[in-house]
Amino acid sequence: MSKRILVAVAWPYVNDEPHLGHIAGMNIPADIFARFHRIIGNKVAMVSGSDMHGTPTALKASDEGVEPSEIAFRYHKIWKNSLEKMNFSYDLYTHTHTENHKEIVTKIFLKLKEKNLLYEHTQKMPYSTTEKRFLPDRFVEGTCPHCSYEKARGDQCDKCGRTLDPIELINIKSIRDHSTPEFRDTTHQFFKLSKFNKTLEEWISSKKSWRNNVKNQSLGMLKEGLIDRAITRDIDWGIPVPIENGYENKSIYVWFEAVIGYLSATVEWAKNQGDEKLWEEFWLNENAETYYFQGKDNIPFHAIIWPAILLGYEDHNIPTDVVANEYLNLGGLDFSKSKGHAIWLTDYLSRYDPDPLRYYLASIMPETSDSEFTWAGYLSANNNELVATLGNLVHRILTISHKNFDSINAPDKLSDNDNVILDHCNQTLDKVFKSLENRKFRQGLQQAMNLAQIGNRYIDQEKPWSTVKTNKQKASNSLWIGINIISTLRTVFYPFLPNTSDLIHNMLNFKNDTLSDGWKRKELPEKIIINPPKTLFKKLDENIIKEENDRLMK
RNA sequence: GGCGACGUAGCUCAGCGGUUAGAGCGGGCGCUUCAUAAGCGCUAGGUCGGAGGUUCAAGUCCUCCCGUCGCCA
Repeated sequence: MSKRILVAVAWPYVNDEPHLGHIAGMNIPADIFARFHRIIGNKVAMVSGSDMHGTPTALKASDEGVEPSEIAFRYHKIWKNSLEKMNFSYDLYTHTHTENHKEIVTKIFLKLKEKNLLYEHTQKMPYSTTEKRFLPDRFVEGTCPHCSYEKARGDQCDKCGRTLDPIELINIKSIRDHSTPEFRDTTHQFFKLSKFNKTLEEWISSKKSWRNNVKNQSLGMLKEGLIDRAITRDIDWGIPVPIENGYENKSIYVWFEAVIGYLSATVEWAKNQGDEKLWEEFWLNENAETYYFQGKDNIPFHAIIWPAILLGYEDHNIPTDVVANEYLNLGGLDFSKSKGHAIWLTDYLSRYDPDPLRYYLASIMPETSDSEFTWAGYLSANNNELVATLGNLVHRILTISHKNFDSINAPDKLSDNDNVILDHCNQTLDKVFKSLENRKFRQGLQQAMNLAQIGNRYIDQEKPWSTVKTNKQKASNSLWIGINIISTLRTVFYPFLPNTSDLIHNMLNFKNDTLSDGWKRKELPEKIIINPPKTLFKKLDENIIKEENDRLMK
């Protein structure tokens, strides 16, 4: 039975380019998951987009003296482009500055208001008399009351790490013109998060398969008790507040609005498909499953706030799972020097291929703890695992086949050893299936790679390059089994390395594509004509480690 | 400061109450030569961050401490 699977990927702030940390934590696992569900026959909607209205975007615009929209669209384009080049299979990658998103946010806001889940509350906020506007937390700085650090921001002190309220800052200044703001009353809409405490607690407690980090952090917060939060703020870059009086210069706070993007993007996608109701299959059909991929900093938004909004909005599916990864750090460098440096995706793609990165990042995915990207590790994964184990297995089998046979024909009978190998193929399909279904990506990848090792061992035992001289039939049979292995590798690697799977598919002269063959050991044609084999991966020179590290240090 | 995750072989990580703590990579030894000098086999003596405790039995549970990261006040 075909299921509906929503793959929801966190919405990046568009104040900078995507770097490896971003994609290792959210895009890579989400894409593997989406491709996996498509190939096993489920209907998938994988959606995300750029969070255009974030404070960092407004801040960067202010730094550069341009409109926030200019920054937002500039980086949105870069993000969209890079994600495509990595072959992430988004059904839609949109952004939050669309009319569609605005409509849906407005609708939800009004519904919550109507249900009495919003209320008005007045608080004191810093107001710039020179600019005649309220200043967001990050637009002010002053001396930290705890550690006396002089450049503490309105929301947090970078020195001692404490979060702050702007009113606590000593000698507060606007970072825009260094004027001293005064504190004025401002009125905002608050969301009654606290009302959902019990429901959320029961819901999350019932989740058996959620990762520890997500479950425990959320339950911890719920135990402490949720606090109602303002969902409007004094900033004009954002979605207007649909209230008549007093909210003209305010916007809906991004934390409330951006998560609604999951729903609005699905609606937009449905419209693009020419089937306006299509989104309902994912959001209103209670058998649909919805999975959210993001970094560990985003857990409360996906496990608590978004579900609360959905519960308030009624009838829409709340997350089946919130898959939060830890962080990918940049390793292999002097820590103090590497701080603040990053490997940008566009830069990576200007020199290297997507699949090796997809492979390496999946193999070190920060599933349970922070992990480290090193260029040495990247090179090693590429040369020792992709080139030597997987690529070489495919290449050696196809080369022997192509050189010695016009076609490889299905054997009349199989040896015991052959059957053992075919059984390994089936088992690998099962194992990887279970791993990916349970969002254990590293494990799934290892299991897939293990089949390549089994293949190499088999070929070593069978020695078809030698038996072809004495017993051509036996050599052909061994190669036929070998092609079964390759064909299975094509399938199990498809979620991880889609390009590679396509290459293998074509070299084997198969019809259609890997995806349409589905998640099973393919019934091979009676006669397989092998195309001249090409190498799947490029071996990289050791020098790139130094080159890339030097580049990072610039 | 509170909450949460993590701290296991040189490196990257599995294991999370029960025989002599595992894998991949690197290193060492041997075999092979079809293949992008690729493959295969064998090999690695790590007080499982530290200190207590529970238990017949603890990386595996509890307490405290240290370190890293995240969230919140």
